[in-house]
Amino acid sequence: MPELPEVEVVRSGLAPVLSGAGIARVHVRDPRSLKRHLGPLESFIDELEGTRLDTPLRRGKFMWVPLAGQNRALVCHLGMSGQVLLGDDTSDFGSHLRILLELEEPRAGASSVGFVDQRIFGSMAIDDLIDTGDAHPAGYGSDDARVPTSVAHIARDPLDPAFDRQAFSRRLRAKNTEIKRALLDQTLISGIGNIYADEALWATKLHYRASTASLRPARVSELVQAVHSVLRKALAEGGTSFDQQYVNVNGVSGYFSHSLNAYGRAGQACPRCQAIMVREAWMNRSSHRCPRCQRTPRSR
DNA sequence: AGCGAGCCCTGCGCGC
DNA sequence: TGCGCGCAGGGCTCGC
Repeated sequence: MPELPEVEVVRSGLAPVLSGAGIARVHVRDPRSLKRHLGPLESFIDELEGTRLDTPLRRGKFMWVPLAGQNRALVCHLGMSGQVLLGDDTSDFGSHLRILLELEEPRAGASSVGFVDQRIFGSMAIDDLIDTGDAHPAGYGSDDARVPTSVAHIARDPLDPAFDRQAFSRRLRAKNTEIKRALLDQTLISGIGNIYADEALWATKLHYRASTASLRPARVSELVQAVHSVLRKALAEGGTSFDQQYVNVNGVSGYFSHSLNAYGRAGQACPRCQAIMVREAWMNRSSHRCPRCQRTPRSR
């Protein structure tokens, strides 16, 4: 479940279960899901077993759970197809279960937490926590001001109260690149992926190849506002799901796919001007836009 | 610094 | 019915 709203749906679902929970047993069914864990597989298991967890936090698409009383955290990225599900025994998690955490006692009706990931682009890891240095909470979920070293390079996301719109605008306009590339650059602004980039660009009537350097500050403000708005709305609707691949911790899909204006709408009428929308190959991915509202930039 | 390509993977739906 | 292909919401690294 990749982008910010979907990850936040997972984080907020896990919070009441994991905050204060003890980990009894850990089963790594596929070590490929630990590819970002530095150190042997055994250390992942040994550090977690018998440990108590604090409240989970999220920055952009990264989520982490501090280990109580330590400067270490369980870090989780869902990649393209990762899910974190609640259940009891392994049969509740299906064939793509990669890592199983058994809790010391059931919480919110669940005795286990499963990391499920079809494509294995996601991962879990244990990592050091370091101070952000800016005195703000490191992410969304608690006041903890420590961030995992592997997440420190990720920019704050637009829903973070400490997100600095002015600084973002400055950095964006100082870049000489295409706007969608910048929106997807997690070190510049985090949490945005292909869907919400296309949605925010549609809302702002910007072509994905528009040059960042040519954007006036007012346009950047509009874009940031659009990003913020689309992320909030998607979160309020439980995220975007096209199938059972993207669900909350209880396996339930969100509804935001019904509210998409651009993503996945090639061949359909633009909700604003009725022109037929197009899908174009770009950066080994695809971009969706309205050819009338989002005109091709003159020079590239 | 920016950018394209390639890699990490599995599984689905489509056209032939 | 079977096969190959393109496609999928992410992120990282490499070489130019």
